[in-house]
Amino acid sequence: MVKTKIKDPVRVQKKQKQIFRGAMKVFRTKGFHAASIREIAKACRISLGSLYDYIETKEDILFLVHKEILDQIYRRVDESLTKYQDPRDQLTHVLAEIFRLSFQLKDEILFIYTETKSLEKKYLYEVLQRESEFVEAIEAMIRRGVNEGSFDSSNPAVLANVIALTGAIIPLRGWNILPHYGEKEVVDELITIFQKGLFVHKVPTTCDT
Amino acid sequence: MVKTKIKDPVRVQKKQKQIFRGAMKVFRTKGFHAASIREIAKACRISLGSLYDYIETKEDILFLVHKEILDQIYRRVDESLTKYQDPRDQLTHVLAEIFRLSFQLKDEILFIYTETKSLEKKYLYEVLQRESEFVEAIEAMIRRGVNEGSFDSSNPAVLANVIALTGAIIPLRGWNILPHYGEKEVVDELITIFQKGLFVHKVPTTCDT
Amino acid sequence: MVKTKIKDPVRVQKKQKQIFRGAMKVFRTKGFHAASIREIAKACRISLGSLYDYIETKEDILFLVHKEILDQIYRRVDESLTKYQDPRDQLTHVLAEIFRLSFQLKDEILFIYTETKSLEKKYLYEVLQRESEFVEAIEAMIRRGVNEGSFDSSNPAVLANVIALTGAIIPLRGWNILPHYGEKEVVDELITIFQKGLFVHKVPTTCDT
Amino acid sequence: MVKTKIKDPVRVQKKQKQIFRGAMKVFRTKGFHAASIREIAKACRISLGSLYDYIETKEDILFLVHKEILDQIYRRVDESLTKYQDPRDQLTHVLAEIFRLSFQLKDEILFIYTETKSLEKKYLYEVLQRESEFVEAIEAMIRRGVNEGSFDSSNPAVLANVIALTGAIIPLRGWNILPHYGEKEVVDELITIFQKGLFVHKVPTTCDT
DNA sequence: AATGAATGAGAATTCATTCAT
DNA sequence: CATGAATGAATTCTCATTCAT
Repeated sequence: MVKTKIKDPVRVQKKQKQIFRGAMKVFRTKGFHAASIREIAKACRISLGSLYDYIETKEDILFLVHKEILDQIYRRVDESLTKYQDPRDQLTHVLAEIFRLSFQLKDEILFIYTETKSLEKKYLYEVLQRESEFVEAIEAMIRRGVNEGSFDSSNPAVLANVIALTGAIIPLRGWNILPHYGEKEVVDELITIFQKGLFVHKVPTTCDT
Repeated sequence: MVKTKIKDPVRVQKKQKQIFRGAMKVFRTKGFHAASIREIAKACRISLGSLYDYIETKEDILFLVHKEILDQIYRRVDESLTKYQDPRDQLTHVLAEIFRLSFQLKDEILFIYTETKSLEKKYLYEVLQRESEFVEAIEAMIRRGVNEGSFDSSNPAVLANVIALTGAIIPLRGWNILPHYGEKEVVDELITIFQKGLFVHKVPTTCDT
Repeated sequence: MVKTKIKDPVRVQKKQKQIFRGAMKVFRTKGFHAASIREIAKACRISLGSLYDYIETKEDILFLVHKEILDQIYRRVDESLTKYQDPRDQLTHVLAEIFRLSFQLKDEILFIYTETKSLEKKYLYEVLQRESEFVEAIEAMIRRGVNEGSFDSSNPAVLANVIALTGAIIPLRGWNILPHYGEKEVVDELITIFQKGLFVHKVPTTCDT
Repeated sequence: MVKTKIKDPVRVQKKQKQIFRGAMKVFRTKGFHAASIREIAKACRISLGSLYDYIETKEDILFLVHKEILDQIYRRVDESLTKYQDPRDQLTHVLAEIFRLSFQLKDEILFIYTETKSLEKKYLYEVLQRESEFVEAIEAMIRRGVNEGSFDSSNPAVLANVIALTGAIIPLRGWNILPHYGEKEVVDELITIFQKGLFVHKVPTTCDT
């Protein structure tokens, strides 16, 4: 996707990973705009000129970083999705994975949320496309649960977006949560909230008899 | 809070509002970093030199904008909070207000979420302090409902943060929602989600007898 | 000399003294270029607008300060010159006065030596003219001593310039002298140097007989 | 001493000389403050960006110029100092060298005297340190003459400072000398003044018998 | 393929001066 | 006469990008 001057694709992939790691190191503390290409090159341990053999624009780095982070997230959530069959189990474990990622990739997710706006159009489209597919997967999971009678949701698409958004709760609101509550406590609480909001209540059901 | 060279406080207040409006107009499309002071001054219809009579640094503008936006949000949510006594009514209307604001102040809230990181320390502290109080008010509302037996929540603080975060759902995920769903529909759905997650279910109670 | 908008000459004189004092306070630490008109106005306790009623340009202040400082110096040296008749006494006391001024007006003389270059032409001419007259007075004193047989100098004009320059030794080289030697010690040493360089040695004379 | 972004030290040295020459060309007429970096870059025939690869601050240029000028002066005076053994010869030739430099490096020395005050602390310290050593060398020369019975001085340190200061007589007072007297005439006169002030008079000695 | 020196457009900020009140 | 708000040209410095080696 990113145009390079170098032919060998293996070398390109290796270097792009190197660039991701170096860039992320700088972005973590300074954000995208405040980070200079010089700094990034130094953090990557690549010379300035060589860096430009693997990218064309500073924004290419921004895209590279986006891609790498989203890959990590989606890969792990996809694994959770395919691991369980029962909708309730599936939901519980997917939520758990999403919320744990909120803690583990705090800086990375924050970066995505604050810097996606700086992506130029062609990249933005691709990133949003992938994120869209991610949310659709969650939505599909909910719909399955509804169809099987396990879940109760009038608008799975909106709910899926709330869940995805809540996956950014630690990056975006950790300053107000982390001083008071631990990871396990928070993850459990978040899971409970969405379970309560989704699960069909069996008690009334039995009661009806 | 922002140091100015101008002595007349009335004039200062008037101009700062003018600066807020002009700056926001530019920030909306370019974000904070990409907006140049020259552009901002032009959008404010203030000369560059005069602008610097009312601020000391570009970051002062960032703070001014934060303050103005947060004022608007908090004022409206506070009104909702004091309008109703019954916890269920109160919750419903506060959520409604928060989620409607998500639509109405889409750009402003997005700005807050993406640019707060650029605030320098002294300003960041003040902004987070106010936001913290805002979330505490929501938390207190939940606790009252729990005490009165209307709500069921094991960790009102985390839940309050989820609610606050969801107030940014349109700014942050509108691209994935607005093409498919309208304001009323979304607001109702969001309210329902949190009601389900909070309200004590009376049916089981009567059933128990 | 400096053009003002104000008519009353008494008021003008009073204010210009005020301006000198305020300006000097700022110049002492920052020099002429680094001092802003705003700062100077504040130090003078005059409003910015009012300051500009008594001057036309920042350089007018520079000239005002020059004039005031040179007035002080020349007045005191002139007093010494007219106090004594005998060339040797006269020389001794004039030198004493010049070198004591080097200590007492350290900052002011330094200012003159470092900032005269910033004066615009019309003012520069006037300042150099006065300085020239001052040196001529010293030169005349030396010539009188030579004519009377007390002094021995082949080029009184150059010597007078050396003396005038040495009057700036503390401002210009105090950093290398003041940590080691006190005022009296230095003044006495300087007087001795120029006495030795000037006085006709009587011993050989009597010896010749 | 000046931090650069360029790695090749040979190139750095070459360019710094180039910067010195260009900067001095501008400083000569405008002084340090009034000279803009853009002007300096142009005079150096270096692009603005490239100039900043060799310096970090405008003040770095000030230091570079100081260093270069002082190097020239000290080198030449040191040569004179080591050339002669007899204190009287040594004094005469060192004075001659110093006073000739006063003519030849008129603008450079004037620059040093008027702009050293603008050096930031770390550089000021280094410059004064070197100047201090220079004066100490003169002082040591005087002391040797005193010990050998050739000179008569009660405070060689103060005298050394007067000599050093007189080395700036043309830069600082040339406007009052050059219109009337030529280089040779002035240098001879200055030498004579300090010889008379220092040399032990042999006539009285023999006379005493 | 890799290096790092060179470029100049553009950024934030300051400041002497004017002018309406 | 006095005040202080307004102006915009000019300043220092940064940085993405190119290019010769």
